[in-house]
Amino acid sequence: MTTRWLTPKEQRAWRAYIAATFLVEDAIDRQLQQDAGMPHLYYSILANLSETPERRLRMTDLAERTKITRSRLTYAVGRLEKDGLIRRENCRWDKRSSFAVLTEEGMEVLERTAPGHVENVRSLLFDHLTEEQVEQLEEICTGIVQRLQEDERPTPDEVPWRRRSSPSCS
Amino acid sequence: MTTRWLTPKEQRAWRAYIAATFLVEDAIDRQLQQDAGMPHLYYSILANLSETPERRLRMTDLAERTKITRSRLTYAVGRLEKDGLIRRENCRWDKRSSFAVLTEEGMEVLERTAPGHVENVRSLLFDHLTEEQVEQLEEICTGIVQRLQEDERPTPDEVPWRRRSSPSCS
DNA sequence: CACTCTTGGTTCAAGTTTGAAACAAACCTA
DNA sequence: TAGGTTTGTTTCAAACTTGAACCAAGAGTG
Repeated sequence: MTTRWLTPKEQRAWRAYIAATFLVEDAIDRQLQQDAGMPHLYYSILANLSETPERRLRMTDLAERTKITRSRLTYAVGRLEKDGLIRRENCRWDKRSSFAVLTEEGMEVLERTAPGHVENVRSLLFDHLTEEQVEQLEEICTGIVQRLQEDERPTPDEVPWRRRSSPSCS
Repeated sequence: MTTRWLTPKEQRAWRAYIAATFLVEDAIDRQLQQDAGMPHLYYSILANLSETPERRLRMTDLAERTKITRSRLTYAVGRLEKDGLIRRENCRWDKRSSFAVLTEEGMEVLERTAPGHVENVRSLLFDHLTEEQVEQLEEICTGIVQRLQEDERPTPDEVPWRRRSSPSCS
């Protein structure tokens, strides 16, 4: 099978995509490291917890939400726990599972730093996009995510997939 | 000044964006680690060199192209050199500068692994996007990149910005 | 020329990520 | 219920990234 190389148009898109994602992640990381003392991923972990009814999530669910490996999460939660922003609790029903729980202090850090973060996201992205572009971006990205998740999902039928909607900006 | 939170639409876009970029980078990294024994960034370094007339680039220029810090690049080139895929050469005119040069072996690795990589990029991204979406994606991303680069550029007037076009997929 | 500033690059320690391996607790299933 | 598989999580070493500090070589200036 002979390779289907990228068309020039696709190449431009791919390169721009790579450059943009690198630069954005970098800018986000730097700002959060400055103002919250943690990289974006760690902030997202706190944010995800905060959006949950009890501000707690099983490790696996948290990993699923943040799109990272469990091992990476273990480390991250370890650090956040050391910082006092998260507490671990183990599940009474399933003794394998453990929960990450957002502490009061963690919530405070989040509330204190969220405005700066949102402002940054705006100035990096949304302040320069038209309404249509925001929609386009969402559509493109959700498409990608869906396909990528399908691959690894238990395949056909499945538990009535429990999805919750969520506020705020991770 | 009261925070301008993200609208629900913007939030959805932001979350989808984060999820997509994480998942894509991950998938790309895994495939390249498998088939080329290196993460995406390292592959990009080789790719960038290969697109250059003499297959060589000053460290700083290479860092600029790949959007990473010089220190990160130093490390990466160190490893690629150890692997024999890159050779360093120093510049005769400016004794501070050094070049990274793609070796013959490096070129071979690139040629051997490029098809698989492109196929992967296609299946992750382009096979599922319409022509319009490819254009939209490019437009959105180049916009972001331009703004982010302007900030750090020497500002007003500037050397007649030497940009070269380039083939292939990094 | 001396002085200062900038530029190109590396170094180093501390922090993070990766991926495979290890464990233990649930879950089958004959 | 014993035996085997899956699931939830951690561990560990090796690899990678970060950012500040450093060093040397060019540039600009009086």
